[in-house]
Amino acid sequence: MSQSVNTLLRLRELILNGEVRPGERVSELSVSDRIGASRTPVRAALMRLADEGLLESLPGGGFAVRSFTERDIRDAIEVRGTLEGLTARIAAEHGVAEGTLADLRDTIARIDDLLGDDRGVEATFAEYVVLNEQFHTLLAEAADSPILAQSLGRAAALPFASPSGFLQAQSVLPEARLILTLAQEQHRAVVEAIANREGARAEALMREHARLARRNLELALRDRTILQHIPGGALIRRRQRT
Amino acid sequence: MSQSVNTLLRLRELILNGEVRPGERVSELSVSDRIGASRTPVRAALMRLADEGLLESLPGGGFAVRSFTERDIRDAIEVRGTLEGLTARIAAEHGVAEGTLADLRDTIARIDDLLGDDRGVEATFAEYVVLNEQFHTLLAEAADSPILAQSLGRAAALPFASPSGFLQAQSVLPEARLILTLAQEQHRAVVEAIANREGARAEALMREHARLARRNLELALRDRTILQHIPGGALIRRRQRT
DNA sequence: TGTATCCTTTATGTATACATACCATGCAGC
DNA sequence: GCTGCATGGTATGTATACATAAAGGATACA
Repeated sequence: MSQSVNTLLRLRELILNGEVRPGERVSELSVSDRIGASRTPVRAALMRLADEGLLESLPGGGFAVRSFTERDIRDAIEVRGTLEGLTARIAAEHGVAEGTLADLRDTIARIDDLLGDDRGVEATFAEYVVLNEQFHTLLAEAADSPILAQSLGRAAALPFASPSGFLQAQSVLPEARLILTLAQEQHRAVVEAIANREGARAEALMREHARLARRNLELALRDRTILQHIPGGALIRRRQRT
Repeated sequence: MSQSVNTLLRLRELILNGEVRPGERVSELSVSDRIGASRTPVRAALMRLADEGLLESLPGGGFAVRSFTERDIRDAIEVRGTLEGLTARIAAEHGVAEGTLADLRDTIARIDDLLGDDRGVEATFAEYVVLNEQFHTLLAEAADSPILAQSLGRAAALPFASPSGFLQAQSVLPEARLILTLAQEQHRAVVEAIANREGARAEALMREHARLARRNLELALRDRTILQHIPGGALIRRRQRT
């Protein structure tokens, strides 16, 4: 593995783990010392992470870990949901290969199996996160649009905008299973709308799906909890210490 | 001006001018020789342009000028229009300072003046492009959302997705004046919807505005014309040689 | 004691040297 | 004549040296 990629991955992990705090300056040299690469690949990684939105470039040069407000998080969901709505509509309008539809339906079916699993939601949750991520990835591929994939990829790169992030957040809610089932119904409806070439309906359903994610965030925020990055770019709810 | 910025601007211009053709490989050394900077700032510029979408990174390393299909262009309009719709909605929902509304209305009024100008559309077109760009910029600022601005900025960075690009394209259409007037009505309606805190209506109007841009593109494509980059990231229609 | 200035330190920006990998070309052998 | 291997050139990846600018601290003067 190249030093650039290695540095990128490790530095991203450090940020998401909170080992470098929001607002904190990230100098090339400090990363260079910590990771063990020279300044050149470190610089590449810093620029890349700034593009992703995890770092912000300072006026005088250099970078700092970006801090996000609740408003930012809400907006990130809106953006992602809106673009996923467009993705669904374009997929429906252009038509999707039968194989892709089969993959989507298969993913949904495997989630159904997981929901019926004896072990319960908590035990199977990690698998659910992977499968859900797969569903969203398949949907993005179904639209078969590099331009859209680029925009959506950037929007989803924000840690709290990813499905896995929100599913993690949902996992500890009492009504987790209900929410997962609701999401399943939405997934199913979107796929059928795409199969039936109903663009407007597919878009509306996908945006409704995003509204669910937003509602869950509202719950998490209202319940006196704090949001914290965890590895993989997800969020967890944790009761705030008094 | 730093070498990095200088290299970025000049290289972007070279690409938009078509002096390096789509698909052509852009090596660090060739740019370094051409611009006069060392490989380090050139590399930074290349990575940046790849993020923008003007270059694509090759599997074996290095970069090439990205080529866009008609489908890509259509999708870019959709993405931009969709995100601008979200921008309008968020601005309406959160409320906009009276000063910003005044700025928006003032921009519209100045465009009205231009439309009533004796010199005609052709002569005043350059000013119109600037003012229209300003309108869209003000709208993005009105939403006051860094996250949304980031996504929208990326989507609008694609040369043919910018309002100026499409206005250039519209300029040579027979019905240019009609289209400009229609856009004015849409601009006005969006601003009033935002002022009245009608989020859904603001979003719908903005998306309709994007539909106009798309329709103009369809006209350009159907009329056996080719699309070509010109400096400033715009498109021009030019009758295809037989 | 406070403020201003200068110096030192540390950061980034830049250039370049070096290593490595890939591709193309040429030569030799079959 | 074709194929395979070797060699060279050119590309990127990486490391590092050097320049410059900004920030912080210390010292001197008011």
